[in-house]
Amino acid sequence: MKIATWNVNSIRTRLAHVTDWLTSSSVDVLCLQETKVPDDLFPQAAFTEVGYHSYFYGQKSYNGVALLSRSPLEKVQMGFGAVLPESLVGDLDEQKRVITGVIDGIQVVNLYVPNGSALDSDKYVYKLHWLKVLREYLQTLLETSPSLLVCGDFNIALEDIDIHNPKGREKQVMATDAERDALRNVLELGLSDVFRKFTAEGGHFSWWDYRSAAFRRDAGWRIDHHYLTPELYQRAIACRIDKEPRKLEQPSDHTPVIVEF
DNA sequence: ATGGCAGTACTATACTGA
Repeated sequence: MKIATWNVNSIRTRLAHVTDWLTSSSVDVLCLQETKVPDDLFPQAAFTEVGYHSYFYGQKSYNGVALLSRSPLEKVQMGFGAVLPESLVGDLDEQKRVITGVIDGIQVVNLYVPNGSALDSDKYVYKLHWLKVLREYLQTLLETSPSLLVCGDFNIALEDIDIHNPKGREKQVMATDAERDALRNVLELGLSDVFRKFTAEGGHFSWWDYRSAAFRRDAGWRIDHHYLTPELYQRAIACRIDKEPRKLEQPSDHTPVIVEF
């Protein structure tokens, strides 16, 4: 069983990359972020053709998440509001960032965590608040689903070794102590970064800025993650980053991360 | 210190991303 996460930065622009990668990687589940498409325009037929079921939760222009699966998923739920009361969710589901479904008893949670923009922005406050609500959301899921796989674009590098150049990171979005603390607070529910089960050293990245020839210089960040509950963490036999799609023409700025059981 | 690149909505340039 292989489960992958990939921020594609527009599923319509990246459609051929994704269908090609599904065919060559043969993952069982692919979690997509930044689909940037309303549900009525999601390119479902292209995935049916290569043998995948699609579940999507999108909006015009921004955000958007989807699950692609070889076999049908059970209990697919969209947004925080499927699990949490409106008093906690507020207007957070206006941005489509959360979708979950169950495969072989594994509850897969696919997240597109807010970027946060600048440290003095409302978006940064929004990101920290969103992570607080995420904790409540996952805590609620854990009451009925002991096997949780939480993956996606977290827009947070948890350790300095996850950044090509961590100098000055305290004042950089995706690397501030407040963001790291907010994510660690979520992980205290009992979730562990499965990439670190297999790889201790730094220099492994999942995102490279389009600008400044960042990919050529390997000036990247590791911000796409798979966090697992203990029993799943034990069962994992590999976790790797596939840099190949980032080398293609007109690539996403992120590349897939795959966990295998 | 700043901007750089890319996608979307819209048709020139603004917004967003990270």
